[in-house]
Amino acid sequence: MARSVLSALSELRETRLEKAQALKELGNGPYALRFELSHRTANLQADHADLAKGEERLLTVSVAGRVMTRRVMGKLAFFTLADETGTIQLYLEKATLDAAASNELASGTFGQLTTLVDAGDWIGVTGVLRRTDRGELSVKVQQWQILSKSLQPLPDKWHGLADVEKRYRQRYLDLIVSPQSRETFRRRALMVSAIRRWLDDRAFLEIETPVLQAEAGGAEARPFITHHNTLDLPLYLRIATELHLKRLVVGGFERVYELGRIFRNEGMSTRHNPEFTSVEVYQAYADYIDMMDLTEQLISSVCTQICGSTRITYQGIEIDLTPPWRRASMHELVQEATGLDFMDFADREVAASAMARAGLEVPSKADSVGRLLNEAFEQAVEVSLIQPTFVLDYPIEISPLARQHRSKPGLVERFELFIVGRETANAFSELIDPLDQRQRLEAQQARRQAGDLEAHGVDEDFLQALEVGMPPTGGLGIGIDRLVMLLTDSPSIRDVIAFPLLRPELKT
RNA sequence: GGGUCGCUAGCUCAGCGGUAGAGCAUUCGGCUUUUAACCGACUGGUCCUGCGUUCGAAUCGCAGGCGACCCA
Repeated sequence: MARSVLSALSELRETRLEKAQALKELGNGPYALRFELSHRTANLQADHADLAKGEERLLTVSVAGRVMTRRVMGKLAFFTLADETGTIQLYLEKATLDAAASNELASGTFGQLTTLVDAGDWIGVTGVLRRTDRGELSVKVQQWQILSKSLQPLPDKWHGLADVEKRYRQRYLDLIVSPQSRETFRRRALMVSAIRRWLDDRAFLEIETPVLQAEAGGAEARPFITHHNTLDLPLYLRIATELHLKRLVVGGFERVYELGRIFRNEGMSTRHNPEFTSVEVYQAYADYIDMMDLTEQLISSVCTQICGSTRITYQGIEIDLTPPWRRASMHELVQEATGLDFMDFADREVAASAMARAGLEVPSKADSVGRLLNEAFEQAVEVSLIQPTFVLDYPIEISPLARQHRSKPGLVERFELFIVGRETANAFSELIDPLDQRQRLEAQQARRQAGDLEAHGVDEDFLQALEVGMPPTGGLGIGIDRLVMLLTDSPSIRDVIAFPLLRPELKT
């Protein structure tokens, strides 16, 4: 192939392939099996902060990582080596390396290092510690070996990856050059672990329930459809874990939870990804008041573990997650914001004209007072709930799995938790009366047949489980991604999902 | 689904109707205290795609693609 028709990228790749071949011919590369390391860079930086400028410490260390930057000047070179914990400078002297290379088969010469090792390559080095005259803690390298050769260039070392699309499509590049992105996913992992530990410590058992289901229930959402070949059966990806976790409560597990992936075939936005992570928790003998207490304790505990405090900043706004959080009914909040008292409205038409007079939109699909109340809430209240707020007592029409309120007709014992105007958790005193549950699901089924694609269907096996007998139970679901956004100060859900769904790129 | 903005070298960007540019990275040369190393030389392009307007289009128009944000 003529050199002139090579693109810059393939030319660079060709060059690196030649270097890889050269390293291979030297007998130790370019893809090593393993490397015995003695330290990680963050530990070295912390443990030797006292080493003075120009001083050496005769401690032999072996570290490994990715070469991030190279500064070569004749017979001396400085590389920056990055491992998962941080970075350390390599102090590379020609005389030292060449002397070691003549004695040790495994080590390369200075010339090989500077001509064959590029930014992006993984190397392992052994040497002693030295703080340079300019004050940078360094490994004065005696031996080095290639661990893995990179054939692709790293993103700009100063500007990093500014192209948002590329950050999502090639997350590995984003992670290499963006410490903030690494920190977000580190925190996410710690949060998931902290949530599991908190629940495990309180005797909740995590039991896995099916992702593939013949009937997708437990939430109002459209499911993804797939197909099982052997059974020749259409199957749905779960839209919630609710109905199976409740079956486990029926089976006698008094405290169960599942933290896992949920799939909803819906639009995408900064707050929605088609697959996301939730944790659902069920506690026998408890009601929604108990679940409010549990939610406060769980989230504030995780926040303290991750952020060191229950007072945090999200996108420049101070958020105080110190319990207790405000608890107010949906009716109260709507009245506060609009002056409308939905308790006064005898039927839909009265409510609709009152809403219209108050300047609110009246969608025709909201066909009852309760649905209009929910509309008014979404239009006038939701975005203003910045500090954590439990919104209590939802209309029965939009809550087919929640128990009827102990004292307020037409409402259920349900709350949603709002933080920064976003729904972050949802909980009920669970509906355990099988006859009531059947009526509610049949009403949903009727809506579905009338064309509401998000309405529930009737899950006969679930109803049969309730007939066997379920104890009074409090249930809770928390959206993990939104909680991670909050505790990592991330504006978009795509910032907290390592590989968010994107439309595939057209390959030409 | 609607609106706004973006897409130019591997990366970050400029150019906005008249020969396609810079910095970094790459390649070559120099350099034993650099850390966005420096100095010198070079290389590198489907200007997202297509159609149109024009003597001439990266630039203007239309359609499409992908993405971001806002709204529903």
